[in-house]
Amino acid sequence: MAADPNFNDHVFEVARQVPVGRVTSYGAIAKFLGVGNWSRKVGKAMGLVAGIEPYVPFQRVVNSQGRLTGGTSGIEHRAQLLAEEGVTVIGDKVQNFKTVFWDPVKELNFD
DNA sequence: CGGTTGACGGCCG
DNA sequence: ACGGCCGCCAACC
Repeated sequence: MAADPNFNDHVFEVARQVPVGRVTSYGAIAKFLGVGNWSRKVGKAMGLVAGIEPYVPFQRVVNSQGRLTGGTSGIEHRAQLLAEEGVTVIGDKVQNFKTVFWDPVKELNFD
């Protein structure tokens, strides 16, 4: 399956469904979209979120370790945004990740 | 809990 | 077409 132009949009849409004070992982989103091994592509997609609308809470999307990735750029920014939402982040890692983790596959339902 | 290793798949030069 | 590079993940130590 090659690069689906709609894939990014799906990623963004799922990211928007993440409740405040919660986070999800690249793999969880990829899995939800039915492409569990495209997790990297999800990460790439998040890199394009800057400036698009509606706003995509990319700060709520981390890796499976609850770690904010993307080099060192913007991590502090994301950490602060999460902190304001009630998610404690120390350094580049989400504290109590297991509790704040939000899995779209299990918790996201369609109206 | 943190650091490392192996593997999968797509992407860029 | 080819080789090297990832904003990953799971398993291991």
